[in-house]
Amino acid sequence: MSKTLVIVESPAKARTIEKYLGKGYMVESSIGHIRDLPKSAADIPEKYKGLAWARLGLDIENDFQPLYVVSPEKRQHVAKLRKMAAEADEIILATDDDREGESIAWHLFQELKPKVPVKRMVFHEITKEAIQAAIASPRQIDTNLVEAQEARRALDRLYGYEVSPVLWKKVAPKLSAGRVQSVATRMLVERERERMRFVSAPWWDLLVTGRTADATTFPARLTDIAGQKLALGKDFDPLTGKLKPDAKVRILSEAEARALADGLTGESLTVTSAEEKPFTQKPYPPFITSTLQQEGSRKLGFAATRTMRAAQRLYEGGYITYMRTDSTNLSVEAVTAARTQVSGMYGPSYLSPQPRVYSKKAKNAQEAHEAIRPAGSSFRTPDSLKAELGGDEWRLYDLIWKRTVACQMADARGRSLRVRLGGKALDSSGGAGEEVGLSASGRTIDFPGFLRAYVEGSDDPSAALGDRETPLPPLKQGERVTAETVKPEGHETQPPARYTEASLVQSMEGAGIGRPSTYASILGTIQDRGYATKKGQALVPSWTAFATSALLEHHFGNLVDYDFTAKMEEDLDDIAGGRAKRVPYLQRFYLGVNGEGMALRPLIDRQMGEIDARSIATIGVPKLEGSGIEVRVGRYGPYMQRGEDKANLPEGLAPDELNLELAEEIMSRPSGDRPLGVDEASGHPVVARAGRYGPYVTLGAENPPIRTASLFPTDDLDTLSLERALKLLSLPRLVGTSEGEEVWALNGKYGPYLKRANDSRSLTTHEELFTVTLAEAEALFLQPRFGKGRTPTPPLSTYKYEGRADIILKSGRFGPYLTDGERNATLRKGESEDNLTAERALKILEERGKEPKAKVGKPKKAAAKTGAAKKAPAKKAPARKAAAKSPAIKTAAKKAPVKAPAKPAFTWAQLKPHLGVLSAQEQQLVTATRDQGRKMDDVAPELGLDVKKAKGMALQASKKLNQAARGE
DNA sequence: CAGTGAGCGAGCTTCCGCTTGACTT
Repeated sequence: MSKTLVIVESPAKARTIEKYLGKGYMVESSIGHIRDLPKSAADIPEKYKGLAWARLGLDIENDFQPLYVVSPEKRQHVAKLRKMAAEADEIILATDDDREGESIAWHLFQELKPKVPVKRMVFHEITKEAIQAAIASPRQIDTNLVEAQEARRALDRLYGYEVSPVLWKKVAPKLSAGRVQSVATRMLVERERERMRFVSAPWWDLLVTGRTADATTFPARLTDIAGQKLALGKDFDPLTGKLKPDAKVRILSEAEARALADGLTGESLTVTSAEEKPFTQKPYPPFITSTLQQEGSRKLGFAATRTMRAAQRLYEGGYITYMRTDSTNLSVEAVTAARTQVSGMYGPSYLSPQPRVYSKKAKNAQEAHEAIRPAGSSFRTPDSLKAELGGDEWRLYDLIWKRTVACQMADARGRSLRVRLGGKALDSSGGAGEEVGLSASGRTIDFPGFLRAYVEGSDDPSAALGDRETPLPPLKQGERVTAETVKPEGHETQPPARYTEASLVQSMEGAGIGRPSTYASILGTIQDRGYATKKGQALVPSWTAFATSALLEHHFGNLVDYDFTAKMEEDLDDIAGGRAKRVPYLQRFYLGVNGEGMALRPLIDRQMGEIDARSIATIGVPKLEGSGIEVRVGRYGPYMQRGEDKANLPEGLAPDELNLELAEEIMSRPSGDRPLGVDEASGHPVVARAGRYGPYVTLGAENPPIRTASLFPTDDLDTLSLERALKLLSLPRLVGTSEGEEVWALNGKYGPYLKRANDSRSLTTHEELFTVTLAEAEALFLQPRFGKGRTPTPPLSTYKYEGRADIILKSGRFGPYLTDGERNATLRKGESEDNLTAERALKILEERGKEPKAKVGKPKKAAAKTGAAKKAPAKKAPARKAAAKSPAIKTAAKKAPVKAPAKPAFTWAQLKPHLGVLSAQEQQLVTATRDQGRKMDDVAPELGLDVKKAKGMALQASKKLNQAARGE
């Protein structure tokens, strides 16, 4: 019997359609994309390693030829598919009917290299009819569509992998930029900027309780005084808190409001107009991914990932249709099922007369699937599933069921009533005062229709239905009522609300950026990179997000334009339609053609010189303007600076919460210093502080202090006494004079040491700083520099050659490396001493060997210090690649705050016995992270530490531990 | 983000879209 292999994208889908296809068909899934551009160096095949373009995975000079690799986690699965393909007589590629689906089909074709006929088939609904129809009308792979996908993929790679490094150099390492995330981040930042500029304004109005002749009461609100409209929130300028210039309105002060309220209480009002209008309301369209996430958030309080996780389980269990979709379309099967259920459960009068069709496309929708709905040709009611579904899943299913059913229900019908009233308030002397106008509105629902099943944003439709009604007595024009009570109410204008996950997804969808499958992960990326944190439901952008966004807006404005993706989609449509080609499109984007197009690469090259990292790191805060206080993001987090004064911004402070008053207060805070007392000898204060390089003490109130001293590893910042502090501050100690030079004992970066002229020797313990005698010191200086058994880095292996210098394998800070004295090369994964031969060592060194960095070109202080001690390189580094790369490496190397110990790393078991050398806090930190394996982000707050500080402290601690373990 | 001497070589970070396990506690 002949066998046909059908490949779809999702395993759950494979299971379902296998049932519909029956014998003769094997159905398997690709589990999404099977190949992609290499993500990092580890993914690059040996053959391409070292090529300049391999990092991008796109051979720029060769028509942007992509380098595709099977992702490591997919290798096994692809092997399985290949095996199945070999056993089949025919293959049908039934991936989704959109750009990505077409591409997956093409990649499958490329990778499986089938020797049997291959067809392409598509279906948009997983129903028996749809699948059989699809089988009956196969087609071929649409290569134009595949080209469009490749263009999309290449553009995203070029954008992400070329712009991110700009951020590493100019803002902070490990940041990222991308077509979607950078625009989403910009949205957050712009909203926060509005909030930061926002100036609130107070305004008052009156809430009147009217009473009719038959004693029914209703609420009404003051709208105008003496024929002039009363100012409302919308009449104020959010930037100044003052009335907008064109607003011809009257502002009521609190005093006026109170006086007016007194004058109006008990007075008679006349109904000047009463208007009743019927209204109808249509049900909302069925769920798509974005609206499901929004309602999951609003009604269930789920984060986007939680909604998607529950939806995934429902889908896999066969309870709902596919959950990553941008189409509101329902299959005939679904419409029938919904209508049957409406008639049965609510009665025929609740059914919409005609089946409703929702076809409005979301921007850039690809519509490869149905809307999200209960699965099958008859929906299972939520009640019937209570026993078999988990909590989250059931609640989400209930939501999906209601929304789907509601969309085939009748419109809600009702009447809205708008009433205007007029009257006169008495003035303070009891005479006739100003004329006032009021208005009241009501809403009555005559027939709830779909609202019976589903009210948007509410968890309980029947309760919410009540909220939607605001009854008003049937008032007639000319009727007189009494202002029974009059209450002055004060209001303040409110800044625009922050985005939530749900509203950001909504805005992203509106701008056409991101796809149903990526909304949740983009939210994750923005938070993982530190661009935003969640505060309740709100997404609060970080100061880093401000710096990043400012850089992109000022220097790469077109890339973060809200229309960038929309324009890209148009171009991709042209490619898909055969009206344009991928290569010229990418050339315009990346290289520029005749001065046209984005020309990203030349733009980056230009901007790298233009962008001033310091000014990018400085964030404009409108409310601090003129104060001299600047906010900056530094390597250790955000801080404020005014002249020499600096202060960290507290973690968790939202940008819009920083005002002048708070800024001044933070600047004047003692920043957690602990005064220990006064040095009686000098009269100067002694303060214990926690610094970047660990705990230390200072003498003197000046900035900088008269003297500073690090605590010893055995000292604890919290219990340090004044006496001990003074002892520490007594360092460095003059030990004596030897060979005509002074011998000093100092506590340095690498621990305690002795210094005589230009020579130095390490001491074994810190306490020796106080006890070492001149004789002991002289004995030490007689020994060679690094003491016995501490010869620097003995060679692990030596490889000998004829006619060339030996190559030796050494163990270094970054692991084993090869060197011949001229060039060095670090070993990579899979290369080790065991499998190295002389031949291979030579090859590695020739391919990757680099001349050690010269310190000459180094900027500023480092160069001055080392002076001419290091030999200058004869020539500039050779390859163009190396030249382009070196500035980055230099910056990174210069910035690396901590030098790791040279010796091979100890295991935790070896380090643990030395915990005693750490302070109590360091011990807690290290034990929690290394012993209990907990995350720094969780542990730091518990210890009352800033995460970044804690990381610094952990590094310091680990240095001390290693030092102790080595017996130093 | 204080201030201090040595040895001693980087390589990686990053994008957007498709899709699920595989691990452990």
